[in-house]
This record gives sequence, C-alpha cells and structure tokens, in this order.
Amino acid sequence: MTSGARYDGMLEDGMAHQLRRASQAVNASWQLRSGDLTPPQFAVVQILDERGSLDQKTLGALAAVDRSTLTPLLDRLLSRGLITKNTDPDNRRRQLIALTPAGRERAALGREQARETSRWIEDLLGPERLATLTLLLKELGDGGREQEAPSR
Amino acid sequence: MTSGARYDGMLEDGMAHQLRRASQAVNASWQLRSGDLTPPQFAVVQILDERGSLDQKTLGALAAVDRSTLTPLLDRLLSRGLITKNTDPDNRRRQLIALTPAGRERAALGREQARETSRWIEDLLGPERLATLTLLLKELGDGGREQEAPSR
DNA sequence: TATTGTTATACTCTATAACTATA
DNA sequence: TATAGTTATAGAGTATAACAATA
Repeated sequence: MTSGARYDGMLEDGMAHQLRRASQAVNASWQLRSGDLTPPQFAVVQILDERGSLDQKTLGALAAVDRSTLTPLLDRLLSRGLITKNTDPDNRRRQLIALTPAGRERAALGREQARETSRWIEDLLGPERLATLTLLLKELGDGGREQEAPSR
Repeated sequence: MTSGARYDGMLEDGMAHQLRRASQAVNASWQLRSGDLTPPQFAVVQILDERGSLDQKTLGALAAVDRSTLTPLLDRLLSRGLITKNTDPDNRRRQLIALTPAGRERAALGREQARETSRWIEDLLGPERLATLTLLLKELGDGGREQEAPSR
C-alpha cells in the first residue's frame, strides 16, 4: 500500500509526482467502494449512461482513452455483460457501444460511489477547496490537449 | 452551512477521472522533455540525489512505490547505470541504493526538466493557482495515507 | 517470529505500428 | 486514399501472496 513518510523536498517542482500521489489516495478511496471498475472503465460507463449509444472513436475521445486501449477495455465490460457492441448499419466500419440494463444499474451505483468518494475528499479539504481543486484539474486536463510539440 | 449540503453537483464524472486527465496532460508535458524517466522513476532518482544512500523500504515509502514495484523499477535504473545496489553490512537484509555519477547527472537534468514542466503549468494557470493546486494535491496525497483499511 | 527484499502471478493502462474492413 | 477498429507487441505500474535470507 505504500504508506508512511512522504517526500517533501525538491519534488515541490514535480507536479507529476504530486498528481500521482493524489491519484493513489483517491483511487484507493474509490477502489474501497467500487472495487470492480477502474477509473477509465467508470468514465466509459458514465459517458455511455449520459449520452447513450456511441461509436468507439467518440467514446474514446470523451473518456480520454486511446483507441488501442479502448478495445480491450470494452472487451472486459462486454464479458461482464455491461455493454453491447453492434456494427453501425449506416457505416459498417463503426461499432456502436451501448449499456445493457445491467450496465445502467452499474452506472447508477457508480455515481453513488463517486459521490461517496467526493464526500471523503470534501471531509479532507472542505467544500470550497474541493470545488477549486476540481476546477484547476479540469483546466489542466483541458489545457494539456492544446499542448504544442517541442521545438527541436 | 446546512448539514446535508454536499458538493456533489460538478463531480459526476468523478475526481479519479479528473485526476487521470490532468495526469495525462502533465505526464505528456513531462515526457516531451524527460522521455526516459517515468514519474515514479524520477521521484526515486530525485530522492536519492537529495538524501543519499537509502534502503529500499525507506526509499519506497518516500517515493510512494510499493516494495514489489520497487524491485523491477530499480532493476531498470540499475541496468541503465544510474544507481548502485549494495547489501548493508550492518544489516544484511537491507539493500542500500545510491546514485552513480551518471545518476546524479540525470537527477540534475531532471530537475531542470521538471522546472520546465512547472513553467508550462504556470503559463496555463498562473502562479497563484499553480501554488494552490500544488497545495491541494499535497493535502490530498497526504490525507489518503491516513485512510483506514476496510474491515474484511 | 519479525523484517527486508525477491519472485511469481495477474491485471490493467499506455502507446506505436501493422493490419483488416470498410468507405 | 482515408477512416474505424483490431491485433501484435512492448513496456510499465499496481498489488497480493509465497518465499528466502537475515535478524
């Protein structure tokens, strides 16, 4: 579990490290409750629940999952009976992904579990700072998409 | 504040997802510059540079890396000539890890690369919000350590 | 008996490149 | 030729459990 002392020195600069540590904590809290859905899996299920049937390209973009990662991820959800996968008759290159009834149930449960994790973080930081953190993370996540290649 | 009032409106997609997306962005920025050191590898190298020789248990705790993850991670750094590994004569169960001269050079380069990533984030968020984000992530990371295990 | 680290095992994420089948 | 998705491949992180060596 990697508990114990923390590093507080020069890694002040290492945002990647801070993000990783924060993720470990949140993921641990999440996993305590969810157990059987990883964060990207949960994202996929939530998005499908919100938006209905989607092709893989759209789904992958929304969930921030690479297409070559998405295929095996969907395979796992498929084998658990949470989603269906059907060729789009209008464009037979596309696979349309949708939640099964069991998938929709799992999504609803997941939302409640996410709320619990949220509450846990709120107990730690307070509601205002949780809102601030969410906002900053979202900006960081969005901003990163527009990153330009390095000049070499 | 009303007792039942919780901040659960904006977080339907889940904090884990936001953290993951932010990590993707920062890791991409980091990888653009660092290329050959993953975030946990970098953490290990930085810690060794700052604190000198450390046994694996201490090192793993500081870097937030599980002991069974640390062994192969160190193997990779070892095969790249960045660290040395020697049995502690005072306690032969312990392996003392230290940076080689090449490892110290890599650490110095890594600090500069981390600073560049930091600047990139600062350009995105501004200095004040970068400081806020760092603080909140640190609290979140620290807070997670105190999470109790589930009763099973 | 307890501690330190290794190994075996398993799962998932991540991404590049080559490939299939459509369009 | 371009697009959607799959597959092959490779590398790394994550963790649990069993184990050896040492204390």
